[in-house]
Amino acid sequence: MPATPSPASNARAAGRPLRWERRPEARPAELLDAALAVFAERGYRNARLDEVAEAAGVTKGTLYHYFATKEELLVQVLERHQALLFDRVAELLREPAGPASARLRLVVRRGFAAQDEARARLVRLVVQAAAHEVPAVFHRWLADGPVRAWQVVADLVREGQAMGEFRPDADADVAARVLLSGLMLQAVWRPHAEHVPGLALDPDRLLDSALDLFLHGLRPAYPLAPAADSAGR
Amino acid sequence: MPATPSPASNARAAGRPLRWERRPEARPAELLDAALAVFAERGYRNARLDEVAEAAGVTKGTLYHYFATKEELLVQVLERHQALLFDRVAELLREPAGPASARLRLVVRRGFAAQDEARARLVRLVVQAAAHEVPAVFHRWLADGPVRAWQVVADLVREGQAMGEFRPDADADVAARVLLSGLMLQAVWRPHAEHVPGLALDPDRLLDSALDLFLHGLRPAYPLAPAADSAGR
Amino acid sequence: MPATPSPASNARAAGRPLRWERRPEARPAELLDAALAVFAERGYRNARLDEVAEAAGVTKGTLYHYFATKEELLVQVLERHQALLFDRVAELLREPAGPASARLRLVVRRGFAAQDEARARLVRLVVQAAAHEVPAVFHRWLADGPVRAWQVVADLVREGQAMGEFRPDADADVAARVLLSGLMLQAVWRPHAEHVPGLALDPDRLLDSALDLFLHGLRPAYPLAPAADSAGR
Amino acid sequence: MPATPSPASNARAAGRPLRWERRPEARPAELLDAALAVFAERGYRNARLDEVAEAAGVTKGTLYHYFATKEELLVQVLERHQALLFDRVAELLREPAGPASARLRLVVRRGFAAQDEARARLVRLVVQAAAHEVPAVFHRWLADGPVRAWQVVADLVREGQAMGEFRPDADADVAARVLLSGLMLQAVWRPHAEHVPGLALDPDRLLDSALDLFLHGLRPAYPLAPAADSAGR
DNA sequence: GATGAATGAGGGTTCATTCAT
DNA sequence: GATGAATGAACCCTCATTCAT
Repeated sequence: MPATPSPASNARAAGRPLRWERRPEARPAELLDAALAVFAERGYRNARLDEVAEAAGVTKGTLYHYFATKEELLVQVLERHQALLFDRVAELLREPAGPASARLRLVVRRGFAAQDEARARLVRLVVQAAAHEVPAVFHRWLADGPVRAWQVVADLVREGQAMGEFRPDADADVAARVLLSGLMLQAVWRPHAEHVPGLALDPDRLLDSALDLFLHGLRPAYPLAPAADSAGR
Repeated sequence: MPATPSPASNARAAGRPLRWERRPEARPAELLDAALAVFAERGYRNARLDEVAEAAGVTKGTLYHYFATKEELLVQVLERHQALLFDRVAELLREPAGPASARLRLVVRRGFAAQDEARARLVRLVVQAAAHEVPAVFHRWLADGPVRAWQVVADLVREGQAMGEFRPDADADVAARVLLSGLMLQAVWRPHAEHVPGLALDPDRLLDSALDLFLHGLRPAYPLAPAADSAGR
Repeated sequence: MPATPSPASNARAAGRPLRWERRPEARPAELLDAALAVFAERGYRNARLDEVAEAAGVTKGTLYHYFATKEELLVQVLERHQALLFDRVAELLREPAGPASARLRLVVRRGFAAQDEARARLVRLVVQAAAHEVPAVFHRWLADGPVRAWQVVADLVREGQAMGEFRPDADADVAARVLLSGLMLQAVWRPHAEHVPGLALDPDRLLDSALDLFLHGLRPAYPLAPAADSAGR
Repeated sequence: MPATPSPASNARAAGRPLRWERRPEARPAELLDAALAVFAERGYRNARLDEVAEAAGVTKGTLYHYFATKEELLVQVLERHQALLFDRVAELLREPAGPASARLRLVVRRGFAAQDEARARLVRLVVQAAAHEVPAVFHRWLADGPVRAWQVVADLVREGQAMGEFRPDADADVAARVLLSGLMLQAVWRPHAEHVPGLALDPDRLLDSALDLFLHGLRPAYPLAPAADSAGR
């Protein structure tokens, strides 16, 4: 088995699906998923590579076939999900324009809030560990992630201001930051709801009410048209 | 940081060699301050007790006079600042009532935002480490800190709603959470501004604009009286 | 002590450098032997795990592959030799019956006294360390080892008494205890003979004379038959 | 109090008894008693000086007024009781001669077996710790204690042999060793009786029966005179 | 490729010892 | 003399990393 050239890579090149093999091409992704789960659950420093390996159904040595160090594993875990986010956001923004408020709802709801479990874990991991473990990656994550997200939202706000939909004296940047940061920290702390009385909150209500408040906050003091709907839900 | 000249430094200045100086009363607080600084700077797990000791000007063994374990040191660091916050908030709320918006500004600005460096470090430490290192303490911190803070603010919102100052359909709880969580996460990330383009933001502007947006969001859709000023800045 | 040339030494002889050799089957026993030697030589508390590891030709970390803690290592050292003793004794008792005196000689001589070096080390270790380090194990050792041994010997004495071979008023239990305890403590102290004038004593003489005295002590005051041989030396 | 010259030493020099002072002249002995108790209870290495100090009702620093090191403390604990034993034995032997068997009983019973609690602790401490902690002291203890004791007893046996009271072919040295070693190890293990089924044994029975067996073992095979009483109890 | 035994540096913890008060 | 805060060397234990199989 070790002597023959990898049939898997051949098959991959030929585009043939393989049943008879453990899909080695999927291994790195599986390892990253396992690592994300363990890192998020136990904390990066508390997580042992044995635990990651066990969660992935392999042994520790196998991890070193794919990742040079524990830190490299963390880096790739972080990068694995980073790209996905903004691909989707950019796509959302490509859609035909409507009222800024509608596009805001769409972007925030679908782009940032509709997180699968993997995304939620990633955010928790980054917020709670990355700053001290991989500061360079953390800084890049901040710049490519939250900062860009804030800018996207802030740009939408400014667009709405230009259109007269939002009051022109609102601070678009701060508004975007506080909204998205607030939602993010709430998401980070959500798993602790069962141990912290008063913490539990329905995620949909959080998102809806937060957007509602946000859009009300941007509404012109005395709207020219009775476009009350633009801020309501 | 110790402003008063210590007897030891006098002795040292006088040429007497000293292995150590005896300051049993001040020591625990000094050690906690040093621990907070090091933990916040390096992360709890990355911080070595040697570093903490060195930052406090003592040796590692001395730490064990006052704290049984590294974890106990963390616990006491967290508890040291926990109490302070709400004493101040409770005091603020005791002041004569005014418009809900004014009291909101006061509480948020003076109670939660006006953080000295020690408080900021503590928040960073808690957010980034406590959940995985001392979950029980973390849960208590959440319950006694943020959750109570949200409730205080939400109660003020409801008070304003009852008085007709705020629109009755706003979600007071969500509003409080998102505002305070957003401000908190922004504070946690502030030190990284020099490494992350687009992250820097004047704290005063953040606070002012966030409050402005928040109060605008709570304003009645069509205020009966032209009380525009209540939400203005 | 490993008589068979190991694959590693072959490799080393062949010029291949080896950081370590893989011998998963033999390792635990080797480590226990090394631990017994070091513990007996230096005392459990004085023995450093580095010393044990060095004696076993491995590094400290390897010990932790097989034993969770230093104490667990001690426990397993003690248990390793515990079983052997009584298997042999039970076997000896299965042999065809003869005079009780003959069986006593056989059991004491072959069962308890004929100790290899490992057994002698173990006894020294138990007597000098176990009581304070692992009291529970020590108590079990006492119950499963010495106490059972005394009972075996006492039963043989009672058997001889029933047969009229020994005087019926002798205290079988005390006799067994004093004989075996005395031999044991002499064995524990034997290694110090070179530093303590007057301590040296030939082990065979010790055993022979002790048995002789013991059997004389059990002899009936005025044997009915001139069965002098039954208690002869 | 610290400035005035010690009234206690004055008083001591004057032979006056003192009630009004903590009898500093008794301190070292008190400390040694406390150390013996703690060392015997916890084991020398497991015992912390804090524990010894607490047991003595002083603080750790005080121990260092009287004893340079922990080891020195152990040494003096061992030496404190060493002298007492043989003073008493020598005294016993000075008494008018009687049958060797009677003198043997007396010496063994009063000299070695009638141990107060302090003596029993000391034996446990020596047997279980001294060999590894202070080998030189241990060797001296062996030479001055057990070895001399065996010789005293063996000499009595030889005396009895010379008088025709004991059979001449008995091995006096071995007899003495096994008897005294056996009694000693039984004494060392006695405190564990409550945790080890089958270990409990009345000390008086142990001593009486052991002496009985011992003297029976020395009895001539066919005593010329019906001196049966010499071996009876 | 996969395994897991072996490594060894790192760091938390203990505690005998020192010494200013 | 007595105290106990402070020291620092020693040592157990962890776990990321290596590498023979």
